[in-house]
Parts: sequence; structure tokens; C-alpha cells
Amino acid sequence: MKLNDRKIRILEAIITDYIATAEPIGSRTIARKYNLGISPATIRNEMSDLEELGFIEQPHTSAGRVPSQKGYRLYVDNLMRSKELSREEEDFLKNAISFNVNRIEYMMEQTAKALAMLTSYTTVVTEPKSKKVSIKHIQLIPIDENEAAAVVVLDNKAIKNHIIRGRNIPNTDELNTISAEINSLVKGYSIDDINSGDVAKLVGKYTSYGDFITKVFKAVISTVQQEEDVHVYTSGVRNLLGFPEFSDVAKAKNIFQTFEEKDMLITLLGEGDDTSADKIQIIIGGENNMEELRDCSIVRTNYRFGKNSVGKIGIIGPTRMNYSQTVSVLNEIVKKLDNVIGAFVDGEDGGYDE
Amino acid sequence: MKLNDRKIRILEAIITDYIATAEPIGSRTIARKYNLGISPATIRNEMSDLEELGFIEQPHTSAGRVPSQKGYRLYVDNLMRSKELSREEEDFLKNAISFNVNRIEYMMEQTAKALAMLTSYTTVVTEPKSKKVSIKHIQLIPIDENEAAAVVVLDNKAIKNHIIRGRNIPNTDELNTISAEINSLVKGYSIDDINSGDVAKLVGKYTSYGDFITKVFKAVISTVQQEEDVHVYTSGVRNLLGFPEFSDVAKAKNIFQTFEEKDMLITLLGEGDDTSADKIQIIIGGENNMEELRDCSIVRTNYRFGKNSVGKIGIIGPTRMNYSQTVSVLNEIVKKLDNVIGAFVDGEDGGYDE
DNA sequence: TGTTAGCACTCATTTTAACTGAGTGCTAAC
DNA sequence: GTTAGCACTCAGTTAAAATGAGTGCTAACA
Repeated sequence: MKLNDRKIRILEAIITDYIATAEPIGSRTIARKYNLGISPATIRNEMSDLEELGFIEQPHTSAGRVPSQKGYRLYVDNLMRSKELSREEEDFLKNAISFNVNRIEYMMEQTAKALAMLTSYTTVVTEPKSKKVSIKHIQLIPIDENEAAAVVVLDNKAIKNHIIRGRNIPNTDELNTISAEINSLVKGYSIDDINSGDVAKLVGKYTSYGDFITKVFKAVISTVQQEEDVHVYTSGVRNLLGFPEFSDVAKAKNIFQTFEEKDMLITLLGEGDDTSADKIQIIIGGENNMEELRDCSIVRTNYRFGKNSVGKIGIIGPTRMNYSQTVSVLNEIVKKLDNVIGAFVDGEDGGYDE
Repeated sequence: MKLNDRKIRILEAIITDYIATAEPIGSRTIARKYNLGISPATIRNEMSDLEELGFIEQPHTSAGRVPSQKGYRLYVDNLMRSKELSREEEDFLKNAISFNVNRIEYMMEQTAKALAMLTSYTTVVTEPKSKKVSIKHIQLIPIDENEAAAVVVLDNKAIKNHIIRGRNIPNTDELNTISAEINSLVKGYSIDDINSGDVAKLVGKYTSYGDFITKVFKAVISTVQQEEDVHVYTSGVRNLLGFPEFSDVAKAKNIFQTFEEKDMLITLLGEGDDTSADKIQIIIGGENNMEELRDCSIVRTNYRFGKNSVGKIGIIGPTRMNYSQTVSVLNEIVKKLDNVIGAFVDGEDGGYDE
């Protein structure tokens, strides 16, 4: 049996319609709504073939047909036409996100939110992370007689800090001196590279500060580890409640549970073909390995931040989600992020908001 | 008509039962389950009175009674006995939260999560904030030839940073010198207090760095403003889906929408009698001003962090939530937070987690 | 040989009606 | 003042019937 052009047109009609209505679609409806120039009976014959080929299925004998996973796959891989963003969508994106690389977290949060609003699906965004974080600069700064802060600049431009408390806090000048020494010791090193012999020497040199130096190193290590912990931003989880496929509260609850577990989300965003990780990937229904998300599809991609940092963006909707629009929107966002980051790398000012 | 002791006992039975079952309760059930020594008929008479007094109401003629808002109010204000936490609950709290003041955000996140798990309601926690933030210390640190970071320590012990980019970044020593000068200028000042005359003088002094100094001040101001923006942690939103009163998806969606809006949450936590803000407050059903949360009650309190900083914790559940347990748990958490902060203020080490 | 009209059949959904049972209010007797 | 008894109410459940969208098959048509 061949998948001729007419069959494909019918399949496309079924998928388009089902994406819009979430209702099984029958031969008569297709004949009426999409004038393919053939009668319902003919369509029925073709549908019967399409079912046998596995592209569509029937919820029960007397219902219309719905696309199968295989059907969606064919659709997104071959049939789907990429859509231009509308004027409104463009404008929305422009206004919703203040692309400000000085506040990455804020930007990621806004990105997640904007995507969720625009697509009315759920979005998940991870912060850009480099694989191995190394230390670019350390600076100790005074707070008061019992406290100092260790500020660590990492090579992915993240800046982290940690409070150090104790009874022997050096004064500002001393802190500067110590900072300089520590810097020459650890600059460019990752956590694993820090030579504990050198550290011991330094601790020995500043015995008058008690275990202050030790505490500093503890703080630095804790900081780097913290950085290696991935941040995840989610938005629009409630959007899914609007779709009839999740009107069963028990089902919805399961999905929500998944979204509250960070590790799950990270796994989710990590799925798919890694070799072409920067392209947009579409994971349909059961293709993901999570039982709870069997009725969901995921449109995801990586985005690059500078040379080594990679972040992930995923949009999660019902299997019958609007793939075409979703892909367009995601493409646009990634392009925008790239621009910002390009400007950033070129040393231009990203601008302060307000 | 007087609210005699017997009426109160009946009312208490109704509320207790309704909290547990979410089903209207009738006279016969009360007679059977709570042996008050009177017959259903008598209970019926008393219930009739209680209804007239406005403490209970009937969903429809042939249903049992449910507590009214007024009924709950009487209950939480006068009848409710405070409950000891069980051994398990104590243990859970102890293990779930690593009380580490060096990572306040993390601690708050864990607190929200632990409360949500323990109560199976939704929790909202805001970070401790002082009313007016003033600057304690500023330190500029080098990143590379085109970038430096401004690290600002605020008097609420928050440490914030901001990247500054430009073509004329001073070297490390110069940054230290400039840091010292800026410090003497702004130390102890709030944003509004910064004297622009002094700033101008400083800018004039370092003309060779272009607008670097200006950028620094811009960064500092932006940082303080950012700090004044309240962070909110939410957890357990999906818990509400488990309650029969929210099994209507449309209703649930409304509530979820509210929880995705930060401003709403802040308003919510700000409700209630401010004069006794550190006591636990209970806002029942429609007593809050949000239409969407008409079927929810809120148990909330402030917690103090050091002398001037205040954070808020709220637990949100259905109107028939288990007030007694919720209050106990909330009490315990606030006590625990107080202890940590006490230790912190005394200069002891809060400990690094790993 | 491909297309289509016609028809009997299927089955989820909707509609309707009867039944059930928890609960009430009232009255009269204890 | 308390309680047993009884008629009444009404949401919820169950069962049966009606509806209608959709199918597969067959036979006729172009």
C-alpha cells in the first residue's frame, strides 16, 4: 500500500483539525471542511488505509480518527510548514523580555514567562552553564568585625559570594593582600585543581587569623559546587489545565508533580538526540521516557551562551500541540538570546534596565 | 437564643468532622460518632438554632450541615486546641531543612518545600527584607580587560553584584583605591542619601577611566533596587489538586493563576491585622479580598531576621483546612528560624553544608 | 478500476425517568 | 426539655431509551 499524495493530504487534514479541536475527526467532516474534491466514502477508504499503515487510530469503533504518534512524527518531520511570527507575537516578545545580560537569572525568568504566555504551554529554561567551572578571581571584602565575604568570579561570568564568620577577621588592607595571594594561587583553576599543599602553605603564613584562611577555601569550594547546581525556571504550568486532555484532575496532578521536581525537568530537557543538540528537537508523546508525560510532547533546543556555556529551553504541551507555532517561537527566542550574547561578547553594553 | 455549652460541642463536632471528610454532616452521624449523650432529634433542634445563629449552613434542604465562615472563626478563635507536633513531624522538619544562613535563598526554598510536604497545603515564603536598605561596603573587582564587577554588601547582609563593561577598566590596584574612595563616600547611606555632588567630584577625579565611575554608580543603584524587589518562594501548589473542593478544573486553574502572580502572593501575605504582625493570623475564606481564593484560608505570620528584617510565611489550604496542625507547624518553623538567626547574630558559625 | 451512494451496524453520549437514602422539620408523647 | 415517629425533600445513582456521528461493506456508476 502506498502513501500517495491524497493520503498525505487527508492525514494533514486530520492532524490540523485535531490540533485545533482535540476531537476525533470523521470522513464527512473532512469532506465538508477541507475541499479535497472527493466524497466521504473515498476518504473513508483512504482513512482505513492510513489506519492500517499506523498513522491514525480510532478511539473506538464509532468514533472518528485521531493521529497516532507515528502520524505526528511524519507530520513534524515532513509535512509541517514553518510559520512566520505574526506582528503581535514579535511585538510581544520584544516587550516581554528585557534582554539584560547583567541579570541573567531575571532574563531567564522572563524568557520562561514570555514563552509560556505566547504559546500557552508550559516552558522550562535552564540557566547557561559551562561544563567545568574554573575560578577567575577571588576577592575578600569586609563586612564588620566578625564577618567578611568571599566573592568568587567564575569563568562563566557568574559571580557568587559567601559569608565568612569568625573572631579574627583581617582588616580591609589585609583582606586585599590575602585576596591577591589567593588569586595568584587559584586563578584559572577548577575546584579539582586546587593544590592543597599550596593552600596549607598559605594557611601557615597567616596563622594569626586563626582558621580564617581555611574558612575562605571552604567557602570557595562550596560556592563553586553551588554554581554547578543547575537552576531551572518554569512557567505556565497551569496553562496545561486549560486543555481538555488534562481535565482529569488525577492526570493533571501527576504532571504537576513532575514539574515540581527539578531533577525530572533537567532529565526532560536532556532527552533527545545529543549530536545535533543545537537544532530544535521534537519529542512526541511516549518518545520521552516519563510515564507521567506520556500525553505530552516536548519541543526543545539548546542555546549557547558565549563559547562554553550551554542552556536548554523546552516547551511542553499536549501531544496535539501546535508544533509549527511552537517551533517558530522557540527559533525566534534563541535567535534573540544569541544576539544579546553576541553583543555581550563584543564588549558592548547590555544596558541597565532603569 | 444562647450559645450554650451543648451547642458549642455540637458545632465543634461538625467542624472537626467536616475538616476530616469534606462532607456535610447530619444529626444522626453526630449522634453516632460523637457520643454527646443526646439523640439525633435533639441534635437537630440544636443544629437548627446554630444555623439561625449563622455558625453553620445547609448546602441544600436534604443535606447535612457545613460550618460557615462565622463558624470557623469561632472555632479558631475560641475552640481550637493547639496540638503538639508528633515525633515524626519534628524529625521531618529537622531533616528537611538545612538551616544555613549563608545561603538564605536555599534555606527559604527548603522551608517552603518542607512546610508544603508536612501540611499538604500550599506555602508561600518571602525572603527577609529590611524596610530601607543601606550600603555597608562596596568593592570593585576585576574580571578581564573589558569587565569588572561591583559587589555591594548591604546592611541586611545581602551581597549583590553587577557586571560593568567598558573599554577603560582600571587595574586591580586602582580598583582597590577607587573602592576605598567610594566606600568612604557612601558607607551607611541608602540610595536616596547618596550625594550627587560628591559623586560628580569623584567622576571628575578619575576622568581617565571615561564613564567607568558613572557606570559603577548606576550599577550600585540598580543593585539596591533589585534587592528591594521581594523574592517569593512557593511550594506545593499542586497539593491543592488533591482536595475535593478543587476537583473542578476551572476553579483550580483560577487559583493556580493567582499563585503564578508574584504580586498577588505578596498582597496575600500582607493581609490581615498588621499591628500584631508577628503573631500567627488566620484569614478564613472570603475574609481575604481575592475573589479567586474565596474557598481558601490562609494561616500566616511574619518572622524576624535580625533586628530590622522581616519575612513572611503563609500556608494556604481549603477553608476546611486543619487549622490546628497548621498553626503548630508554622509555630515550630518560626521558632527554628529564630534560633538559627539568633546563632547567626551571636557570631557563631552557621555551618557549611558539605 | 477508481469513485461514490446507500444502508445496516456500532457505540459513546445525552436524555429521561425511577429509585435510593441521608437528612430535615414538625408533632405528639414521654 | 427530650425523644420517637413520620412525612417530606432532594442530590445522587442507576437503568433504560434515544440520539447521532461515524464506520465498513456492497453494489452501482463513470
